[in-house]
Amino acid sequence: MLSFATWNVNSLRVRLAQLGLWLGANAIDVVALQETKLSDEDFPHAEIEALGYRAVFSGQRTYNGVAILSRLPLQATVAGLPGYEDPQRRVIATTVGAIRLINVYVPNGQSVGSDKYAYKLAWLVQLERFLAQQLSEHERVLMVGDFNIAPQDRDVHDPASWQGSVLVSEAERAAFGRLTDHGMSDLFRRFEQPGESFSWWDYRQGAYRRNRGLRIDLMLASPGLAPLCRYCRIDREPRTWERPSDHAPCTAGFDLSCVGA
DNA sequence: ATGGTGGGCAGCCCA
Repeated sequence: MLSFATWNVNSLRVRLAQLGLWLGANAIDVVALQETKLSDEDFPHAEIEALGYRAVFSGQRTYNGVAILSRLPLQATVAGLPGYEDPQRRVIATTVGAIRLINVYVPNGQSVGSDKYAYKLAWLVQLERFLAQQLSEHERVLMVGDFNIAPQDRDVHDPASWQGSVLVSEAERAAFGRLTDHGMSDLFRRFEQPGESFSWWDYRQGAYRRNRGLRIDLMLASPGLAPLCRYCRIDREPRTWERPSDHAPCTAGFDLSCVGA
């Protein structure tokens, strides 16, 4: 079984110790991180190596930043969306054995109708283009990350109050639908899950304690990979720790014995 | 109640 995870750590520097604890306790082979908020010069190579992982990353100071940590060798790493100039570091893709992994930090969008919302929708068009290209080259594609979109109302603690808001708006869900139209399967929904399962809770007003969250951290697999998935779950435990990220990690395991990996 | 909390970097920006 090969285990993958995705986690928006909201500052890798602040969350490094928690990440180490969590990786060690959960036997994670590959983890995709978002919001590392570190320039590449400041990436904590030594600390990550000491945890037993190698890393590829595309970072910037203060905002955004993505990384992939792996116990296995990585090949053919690409940062960004080819053909789309974007100073914001939000995508890194690499090959781990038999799987093409795409790690994304989708723009938040701020509010419906804002400039950032327009950027989010334009960015998602470019992501779809990249996904289509990757699917044409790779049979087993795993796209994970912070999508900043709750796919369905059951991924929202109070759909009525969120109706039409950023993270759930029709245009965002339509853009997400154009990803799943390529056959990408939301792995979490392939399995029986507890009700009210979310992956992000605002820091404010005791949102976590009241489970007022959204499920926006997702793991999507191509038709050649999804049937090999044996579990997918959200681990809330790190969200209960002192000084947590506002996101919980999500993990999935794959049985790749049939592809000789 | 257009607030509230947290991260980063220097009085705000972003989530």
